[in-house]
Amino acid sequence: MMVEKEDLGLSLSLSFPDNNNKKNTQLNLSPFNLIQKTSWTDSLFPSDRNIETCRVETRTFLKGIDVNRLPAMGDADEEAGVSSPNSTISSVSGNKRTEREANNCDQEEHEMERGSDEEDGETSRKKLRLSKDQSAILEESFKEHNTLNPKQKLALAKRLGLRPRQVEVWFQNRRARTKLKQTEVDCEFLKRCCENLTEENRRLQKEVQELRALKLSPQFYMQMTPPTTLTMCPSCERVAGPPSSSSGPTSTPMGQAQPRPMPFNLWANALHPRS
DNA sequence: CTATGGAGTCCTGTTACATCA
DNA sequence: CTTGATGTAACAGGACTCCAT
Repeated sequence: MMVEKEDLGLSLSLSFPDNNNKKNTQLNLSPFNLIQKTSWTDSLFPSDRNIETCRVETRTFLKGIDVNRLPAMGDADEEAGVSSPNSTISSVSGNKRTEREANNCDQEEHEMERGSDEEDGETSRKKLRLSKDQSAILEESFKEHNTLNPKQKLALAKRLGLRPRQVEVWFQNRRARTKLKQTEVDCEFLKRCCENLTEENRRLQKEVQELRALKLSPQFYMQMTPPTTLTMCPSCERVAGPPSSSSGPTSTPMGQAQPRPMPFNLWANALHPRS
């Protein structure tokens, strides 16, 4: 039961998603790779087009072969379990409910087969608790690829003795859990970034204050050492080396309007030694 | 070539149930 | 035994793409 929890395969990454997923592009707004878009689709089906082709193949395939038949199960609603709940009869949302209720009956049958002692044939949904083995296999499969094409779904469902719909739901929920976990990680990371920046800002503000104070006291001005954090030359953005001891405060663009030269010049000149 | 509807899948949010402290 | 918290299977609904017509 805790299998998923222990290994969500999370990692913080700054790389942008490959965005092979043609849908829900808004999910990629995060700077982080929220859900690992693994390469299985890429390797198996290099383009979306091919994925779709595969789906079509599967549809055709399904018409001929009743792959969803569970061992010793009633098959009144087999077709419904093959794919999305929207798939039967029509995609009008009103039908989803009907079909899912049918699926529930299906599941109850299944549960009884699995040794469940629930016997009420009511419409209330009964939750199937996946066995450890089933969870482990699903998890393993998820590690390889976090989405399934119809063939994979069917194969997995067959292997696990579940309905394809259940496998589909499991993967959906698993992706949601992964994303949630990743969001938490991202949130934590951004929080730390924010804290660091706040601290940095505080330090810089303090430094600015110090510099202003020094600007007003000429006796300290000449002996001033450059602030340790201001190591970037404001004009060329190069990192400054050790400050040169004596240079005329004349070349900085920032000093032009100042009644007094800017302290920047003390080390900025080290970057632009005039010949 | 374009418009349209069906089919399939995904994501997000919610609900309902199972389990455990 | 009851109860609240937690995990998760299942569901609802909207969005999107592809494809056939």
